[in-house]
Amino acid sequence: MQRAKQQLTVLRSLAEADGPLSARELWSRLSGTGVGLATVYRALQRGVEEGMLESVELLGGGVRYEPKDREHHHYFLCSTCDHAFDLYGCVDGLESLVPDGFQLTGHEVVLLGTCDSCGDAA
Amino acid sequence: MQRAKQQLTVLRSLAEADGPLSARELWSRLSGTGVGLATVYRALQRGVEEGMLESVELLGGGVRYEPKDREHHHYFLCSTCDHAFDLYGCVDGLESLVPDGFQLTGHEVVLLGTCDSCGDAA
DNA sequence: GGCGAAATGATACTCGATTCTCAGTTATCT
DNA sequence: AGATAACTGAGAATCGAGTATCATTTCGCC
Repeated sequence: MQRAKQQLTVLRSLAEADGPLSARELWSRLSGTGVGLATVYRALQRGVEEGMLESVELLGGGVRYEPKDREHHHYFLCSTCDHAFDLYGCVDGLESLVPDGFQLTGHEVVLLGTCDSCGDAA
Repeated sequence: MQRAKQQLTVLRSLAEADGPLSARELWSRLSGTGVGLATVYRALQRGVEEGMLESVELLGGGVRYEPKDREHHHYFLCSTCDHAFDLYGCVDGLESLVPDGFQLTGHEVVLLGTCDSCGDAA
């Protein structure tokens, strides 16, 4: 098995995903390649430092990562498989919810439910 | 100090809060009353079991709790003090974001920024 | 091929959140 | 008051996520 190219493997795997992945999730997708968990964490950390990755926090704790070149979007979180899917599009009317004196700097919208494959299986 | 009424103390404190509180946050508000952290956890757990409390997960991990009798609402999470504030009102157009084959069962909207008091202090 | 620097895998370790344990306390019922 | 069961506080134990360590391997360059 080759080494010293594992960071690329990690980044490539993330680029092919349909949503942000956690370190563990990514690691399990790489099982069989011999990549260690520590390497996954290191690659993610470096990716963020170098500006090519972005860390995302959704509900339920745990940080997920995705390529930074994606436009503004939100997520669909499957309550069965716990996978997060990218959703393109956004919503309006958020500003009206903000109380006086509060500074709004960002927002996160997470839709919850069952994804395609988990719904089929049920 | 009286005991055997600590669960009430916990529930009352939660009812007076302006947003969902984490176990720690709640505990620190009760410092001085002699309530132990384990008791806070127990009271929260019982509250959820008995249907009077609801657990809420926002960004950044950590579960928070609030009385279940509140109407549908969302949150403003202050990035400085990490406190979550209830926001009444909701947004539209969420359904249009859901991909085919996905079942939507709920949603969570979190506004990020700086709250009143943290903004003043800056 | 030989070398020093960077990368890697396995695993020990740290840290925070939550749960468990247990002895002492308080409530309830008589 | 007495017996018993529920409740409580303090701290130990557990659990998972993420980080640090270290010997080994690979890279880039000569």
